Amino acid sequence: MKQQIAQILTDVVQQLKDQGIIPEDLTPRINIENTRDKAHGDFATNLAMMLTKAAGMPPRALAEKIVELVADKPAVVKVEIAGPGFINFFVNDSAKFAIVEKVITEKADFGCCNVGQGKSVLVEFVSANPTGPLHVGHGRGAAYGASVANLLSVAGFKVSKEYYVNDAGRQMDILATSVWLRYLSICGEEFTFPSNGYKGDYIFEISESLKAEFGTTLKKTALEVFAGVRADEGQVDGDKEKHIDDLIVKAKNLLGATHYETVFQAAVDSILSDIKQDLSGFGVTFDQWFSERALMETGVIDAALEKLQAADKIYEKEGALWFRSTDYGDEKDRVVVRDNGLKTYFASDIAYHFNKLERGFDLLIDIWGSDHHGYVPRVKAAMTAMGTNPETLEVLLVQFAILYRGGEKLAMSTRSGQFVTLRELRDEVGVDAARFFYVQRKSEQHMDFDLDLAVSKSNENPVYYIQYAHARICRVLEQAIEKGYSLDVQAGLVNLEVLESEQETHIATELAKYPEIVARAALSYEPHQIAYYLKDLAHALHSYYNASQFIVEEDNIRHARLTLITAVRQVIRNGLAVIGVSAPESM
RNA sequence: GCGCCCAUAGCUCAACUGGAUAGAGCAUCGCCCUUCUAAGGCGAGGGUUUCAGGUUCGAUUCCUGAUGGGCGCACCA
Repeated sequence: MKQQIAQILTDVVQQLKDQGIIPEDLTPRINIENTRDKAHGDFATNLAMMLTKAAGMPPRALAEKIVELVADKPAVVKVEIAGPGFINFFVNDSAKFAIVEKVITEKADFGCCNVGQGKSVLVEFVSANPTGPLHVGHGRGAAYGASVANLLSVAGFKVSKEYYVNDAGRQMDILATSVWLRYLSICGEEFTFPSNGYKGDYIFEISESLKAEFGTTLKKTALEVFAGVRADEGQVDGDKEKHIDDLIVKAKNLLGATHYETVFQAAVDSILSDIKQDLSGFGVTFDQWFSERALMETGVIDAALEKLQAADKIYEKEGALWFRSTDYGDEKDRVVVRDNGLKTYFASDIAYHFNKLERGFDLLIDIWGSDHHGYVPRVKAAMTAMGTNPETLEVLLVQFAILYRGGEKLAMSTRSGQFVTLRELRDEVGVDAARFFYVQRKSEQHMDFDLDLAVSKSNENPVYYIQYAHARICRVLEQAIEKGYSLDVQAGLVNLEVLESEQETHIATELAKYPEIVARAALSYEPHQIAYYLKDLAHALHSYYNASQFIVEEDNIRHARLTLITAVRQVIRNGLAVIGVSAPESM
């Protein structure tokens, strides 16, 4: 319907050009909005106001001119000018209800569109370091990323979802060393655990299984481990960073390469498989788990650096290699190879994005925590230097969820082992409520997550409101059958003209909005729009439910009403699927 | 100190990307179950959109500045 009006207006614009009222080279954007107030008709355009300058006419006068030129269309019953120069379109009911047939025919495909034009896109998200279980902060990125991926897929993109596994680097050494030290204490050694080590209970579990599998073959005495190690924080001249670095060296030397690798791999495998299970329990899956170690081993980093070198964007200073990111607007140049010969994290990130490009994606989406925002310019700089349009990379930032419990803000730190895990959240709140809660907010919006509220008042969570609407419809349809009626959507579709109540036309209008909401939400990466839409649709349904009886004697009315709510059920299902929430048949 | 993000009803958040009288939920106060699930519906109250300027037919939205909050400013990952 909206497209029809757009077509009418496009024709009008052409006529205005032909009549010399507006310049030939002007191509105004035809803007048609769904009216908020039904006194304003069904659709409205601000075209007259937008062209007022180009035409040199006051908006209302121009609006009158436009209305004269609007071709007669059976679907449009009335066109009028209102307010400062809006043109309001009133659509007849049978045109409004046409959407029902579309929903019924297209089923799960209703709402799909092709704004993505089949372009391939890689969505990388979560990518938490495998140094511990996921916490609720990661949950937001997971819920958001998964929904964005669904949205893009529905909007006609070819989507691939990826998790980048940072299984290399110092943090991983700290992890492996932490595991080993806990293993030593299980073996009976006594010492003070480093303040910079990982202290969570999950470390013990990994150590326990090491002990179970390898007995004491990995054991060394605390005396030899701590001999010559620089003091920890809290001791005289202590430094927690130096302390842990020395312990890492000791672990590698005392264990030898093979045994160290055993501990390291046990730690990574255990944590990563835990993360995978956790995410899958949260309804979040990936097509690839991309290992940073694999990246290093296959020489991609060197290839990427060579590419930058060839573009003359690398130089040497003070023994290190620098990337000229300031050429592309970054604040300062960035080191890619340190003076000790080690490549920086940034170097592997350049390589990772280089690799993504090599895989031939049309669009790369990275979803990061907002604390990494300062990192965006340098990665984009690297993309540009490698000869890619920086807009090929879209970085979406997700703000942290600030957790409250008992009115207290919860401090979270992976290192200290004090955090609310995603798993706890799932257990307490449930997957549906948690997913909905996360995705309900715009991603860049700061978000308060009150655990007490989410748990104690879980029945008032809006997700249940929507699911309830779905379950209600299912129940009504069951009842109809129990009463001996048939569910005949064809009979319903031919009788749609009997629908005339305010609630019924309102529902038809809401249904018609869904495809454009999907398209807009996808292009702006905003799944929260789906959540809000579903709340509106559910409200329309509940309101209808209270106002009308669906299972009535008259066949044509009954068929029409049951068909209408069947369409609502379909759209609720489609929308909930996008945001990863289930659509229960009963509650 | 510099940079990015945010600020909307008592609370948590929307606002079709510059449009008409800024909307929902929670909380508060009325009403509606002999009817397909009351996890529901109908209605009321609640706002100088943090503040001060600017751009224009028109600003919550864009620009400048101020205030308050979050985050970032490594040869760490």
